[in-house]
Amino acid sequence: MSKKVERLPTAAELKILKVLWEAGPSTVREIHEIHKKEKTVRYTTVLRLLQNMHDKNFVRRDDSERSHIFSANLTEEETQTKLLRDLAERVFSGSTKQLVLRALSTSRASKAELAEIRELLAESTHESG
Amino acid sequence: MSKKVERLPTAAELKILKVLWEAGPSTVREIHEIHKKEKTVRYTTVLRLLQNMHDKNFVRRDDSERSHIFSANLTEEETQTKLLRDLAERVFSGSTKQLVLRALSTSRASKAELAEIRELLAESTHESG
DNA sequence: AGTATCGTACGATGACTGTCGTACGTCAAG
DNA sequence: CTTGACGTACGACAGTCATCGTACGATACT
Repeated sequence: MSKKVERLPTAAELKILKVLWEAGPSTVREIHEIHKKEKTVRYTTVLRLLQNMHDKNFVRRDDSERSHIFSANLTEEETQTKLLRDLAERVFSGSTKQLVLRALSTSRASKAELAEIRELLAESTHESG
Repeated sequence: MSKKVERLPTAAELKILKVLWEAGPSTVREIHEIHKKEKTVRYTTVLRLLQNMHDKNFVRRDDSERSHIFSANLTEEETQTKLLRDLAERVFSGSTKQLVLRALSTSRASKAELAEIRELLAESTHESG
């Protein structure tokens, strides 16, 4: 019973993961320094979040030195995908298509952005056979 | 200070809302009957969720009869949009475009689905000035 | 009228989140 | 060696969620 359900990072955890994705393996102090610019929390709060994420296997830790080095155990893409699937499941009856349609219909995306999306879509249409 | 933060429906609340969106205004008993097919919970749990959602203004209630009639105060589209924006904010730095690209790049959407998306995208491109 | 059924209100509980503060060990500088 | 700065562990706590059970009023059946 080590992993019952597939857990997803919480809001606060995501903010920490973001730092790790950008900065790469870091000490708690380093993470805290960067994180502080976005939101003010105590050092031990960041530490706690990292400990929790370690329990959940979201981060790895290298404790060979006194100041442990934490690194993300999930890629950003992977995490985005998981969270998208979760949302699709919960709110779009599992349909990614519906999710995309809704996102497009309400997005204030620029023409350039839409073009970019259309382009990727064209490729995707040809590739996936 | 009635509404501090914009609240979003939780997972359990969404399941109830889904029933309301499909079935329209209903009594707790009716909602419970339908909801039961998906997940087994006690009648009072459904009632509790509806009471909480009423406090949060997610549902309206007509208590003119003994059995109160609940109805959704948010449309499904509205809710989908809000949750998408929330996810975009939390995980895609606010970029709906990035969200869509990610969703497309990992979706196992069929050709027909992709075509449909592309179509809507073409319209959208022309419409939005 | 008396009782069983249906309905709502609401307290209690356990899990999880996010946040701190304190305890306590280590390491370097005086 | 002593002490102060730094590091991790961890208990505490308040808020939210999801779930029940119990209390109690209203309705309907006999």
